[in-house]
Amino acid sequence: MSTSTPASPGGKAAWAGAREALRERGLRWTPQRRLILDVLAETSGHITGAELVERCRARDAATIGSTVYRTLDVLEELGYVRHSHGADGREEYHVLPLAEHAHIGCLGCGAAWDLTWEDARELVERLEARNGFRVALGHVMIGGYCPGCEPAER
Amino acid sequence: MSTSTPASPGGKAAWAGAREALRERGLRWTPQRRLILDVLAETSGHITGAELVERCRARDAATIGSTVYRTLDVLEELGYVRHSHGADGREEYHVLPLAEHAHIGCLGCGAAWDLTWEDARELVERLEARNGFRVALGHVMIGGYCPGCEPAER
DNA sequence: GTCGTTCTTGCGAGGCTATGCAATAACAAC
DNA sequence: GTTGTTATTGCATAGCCTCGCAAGAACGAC
Repeated sequence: MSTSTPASPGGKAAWAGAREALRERGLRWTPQRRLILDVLAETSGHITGAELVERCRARDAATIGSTVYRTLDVLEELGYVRHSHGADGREEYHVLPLAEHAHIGCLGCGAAWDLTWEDARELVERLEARNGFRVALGHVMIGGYCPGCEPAER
Repeated sequence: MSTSTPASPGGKAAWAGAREALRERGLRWTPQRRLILDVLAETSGHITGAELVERCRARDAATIGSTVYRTLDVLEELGYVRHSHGADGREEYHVLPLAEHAHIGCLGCGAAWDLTWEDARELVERLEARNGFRVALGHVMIGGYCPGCEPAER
């Protein structure tokens, strides 16, 4: 069933410990959570809450939206996903967050990519020094226009 | 770090031309738009869509939400407001945008303040130089924690 | 003032996300 | 296997925002 796509060093294996991670915290392993984890294990990069709900429903039509969102909250606490908001304000979850990063999104075409701590360092340090504000890079969103896109006429 | 922007030098006068601005574009001056403009004229800094709806309803209980949101879209096209998304993903409108600025929001207490072009210059220039990406400062959101707040336990 | 054009509104419906609550299922202990 | 505890689920509901559509209002022309 699994294709030969080792991709990240973690891969599906990284999810194997999820059940234990839940147990250790006195949380439970349920069929619903299993399904959600399965779907996430096959996802790399970003996924919105709505997308996840949809994919889960494709496998089990009885999937309940609120359960998915609540599970996502739990997984975030366990560090399996991290959420932020896209340029359109929608929830966006990062699967297997290897390195926390900010998001850059084109307001024209919707293209998105990442920004690392290194890229943002000057600004992050400035805010920390000036205001004592600790930036959470995963919650940084930078909107703008990529080379091919023009700002909307005004 | 103030939570809102002080009253602008423009004040109500800046809104006086709104009716003409609409006319010039073949758009119409309606009682609903007048109400919304009135409320906005008394607002400085930020306001969320929901807040605006609420304030309009306080003056005219018959206010319809979708009308407010649509008017906001029109006003944005005319340059009277500018929208972005708060740390929680909610819509947020900037009234009388004098200087475009980015938003910094505390994920703990919700406090928010502004970041100017000057503050972000290094990063903006880097993105422009490296990727040809033109940052829209009004669509930049920086989440993190202010001195009094701690990241959620994990 | 009347008329016609077309922009707006009101309204209903729907999508995404969050939350409260009672019923249920997981798990540990026996 | 049974039981008790309590985390979870399912469901209903609600809030915010968007969209389609038909009825209505604003504006310009006469």
